[in-house]
Amino acid sequence: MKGVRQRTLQELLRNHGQMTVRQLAERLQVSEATIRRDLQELQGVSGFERMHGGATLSDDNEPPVMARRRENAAAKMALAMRAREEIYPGATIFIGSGSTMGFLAECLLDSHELTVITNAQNVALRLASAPGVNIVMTGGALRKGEMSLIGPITEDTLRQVPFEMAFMSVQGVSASAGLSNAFAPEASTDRVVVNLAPRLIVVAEAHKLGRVAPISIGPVSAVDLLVTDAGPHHEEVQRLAAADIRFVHPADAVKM
Amino acid sequence: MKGVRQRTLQELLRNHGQMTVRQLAERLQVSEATIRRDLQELQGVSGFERMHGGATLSDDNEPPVMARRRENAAAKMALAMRAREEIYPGATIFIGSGSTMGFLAECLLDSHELTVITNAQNVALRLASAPGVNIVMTGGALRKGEMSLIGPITEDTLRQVPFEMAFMSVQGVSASAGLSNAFAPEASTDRVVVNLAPRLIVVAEAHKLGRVAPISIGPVSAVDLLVTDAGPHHEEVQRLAAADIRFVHPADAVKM
DNA sequence: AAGAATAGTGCATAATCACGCATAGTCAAG
DNA sequence: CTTGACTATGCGTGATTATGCACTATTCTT
Repeated sequence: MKGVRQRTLQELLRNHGQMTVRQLAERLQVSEATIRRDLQELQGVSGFERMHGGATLSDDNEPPVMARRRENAAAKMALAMRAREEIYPGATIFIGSGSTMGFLAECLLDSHELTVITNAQNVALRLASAPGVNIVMTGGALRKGEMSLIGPITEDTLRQVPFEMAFMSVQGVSASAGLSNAFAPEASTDRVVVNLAPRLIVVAEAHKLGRVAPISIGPVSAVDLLVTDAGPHHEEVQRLAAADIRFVHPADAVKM
Repeated sequence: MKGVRQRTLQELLRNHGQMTVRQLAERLQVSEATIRRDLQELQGVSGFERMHGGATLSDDNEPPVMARRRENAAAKMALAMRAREEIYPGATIFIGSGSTMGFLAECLLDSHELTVITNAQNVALRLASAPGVNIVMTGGALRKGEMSLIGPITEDTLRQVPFEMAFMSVQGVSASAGLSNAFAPEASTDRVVVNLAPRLIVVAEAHKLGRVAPISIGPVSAVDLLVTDAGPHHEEVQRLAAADIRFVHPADAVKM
């Protein structure tokens, strides 16, 4: 059956990363010609690339944000699960861009009566299969690497849609320099979020504490909650003591 | 006992995940023709997908718009390629939602200096890997099945971002009833596009000509170009003769 | 540059499908 | 109970689809 075979083919490719036409034909018990036709039909659908001899997962056009998904996945998931605890049923929340926010979306798949406003494609896509979650996307220019929407349109939308709390991750959190990011247009949008959020929850892995990126997006005093996996003896954590800081312990990460 | 049989059929499918028409006919002691009729009646209501040879559980996590991508793929691609010819370098265009528009996005991957504004996730995602294409998404509420953004926010964004031409596909095109769609909130957004577009290009497969869906989204006079694969002798094409109509010939489809 | 491997394409075949028509139930009104 | 309309089902036929095979074109290797 064609459809089933094609789905299996995609799965095989995702698992093996790369397979020859011969291998696929053998594995799926059809002729090589059929495999070639399948590959032609599927090209462009699911991120693999055709090449002489077979097909391989295409990672060249994979947005960096998706690639970063794999780095430190356990730690990011632990942070996301800790962040999720701040969300109550019926809430309207903003979720920003970045791979950690993608994990947060993952955590929310079985939420009920939740409204999520986001400027991140990866977040929206993930939550699209969550029946209990309403999704509102901001408009804006697509920043391809991050799969996020930024710019004046994004900011206008944000001002139109009130939310109760905002989750975001940033490049740098420093007691002295505040929150910072690397890319100016995105930082502008982030600044709007920081200003609008009644409650701002920043998620940052330990290595981001103390770091300062080029563009400031707000003071640390704007942060209502900092979710981090840095231990209590981390020196920047101590400097940030003025803010209401909590952390997930490595033990929590292991549980995940 | 049609009802009983159809319920049993659904259960069989859920248990086996995938069955051929022959198997079902054997198991339920009816002719294959009956099974096919049953499957046709049940399609859409219960989460399976029809395919040549039988039926299989549909990936319930996959949005319908992605599933429809597989139906009639060649014809849709032919339409998309014909539509693409209307686009010139440097243009700013709107692309609506639907699987055919996804194919149009596919055609635009190697465009240069093109700005695309869209309310469709599948379009944005596809074009995200096109280096020469600027993408602006409208904001709005995510309609999950279509992966499209709709509602007042979408419409506000559209009014803010001028574009030179708009591509959209609709459920029905009728000389007497005009353009129509099935889902009211989406239709409202479509109406705004129809009104704002300096040049409106509607892409419609032959079976949509003459059809009338529940909600009207504009008169046929709003259409500047209708791209369709219906032959010149199709009776609705003749009725639509007042508009500036062109078609792709089957020959074009073969070339693809 | 030559040989080998791989790809694409046309064609034949078999499976499958859609559609019309005939038959057999089913139901309701008389 | 009978009649007539309607529905469900099966069967046959022409059309469509999927697939393998053979052959030619293309690409890789050395």
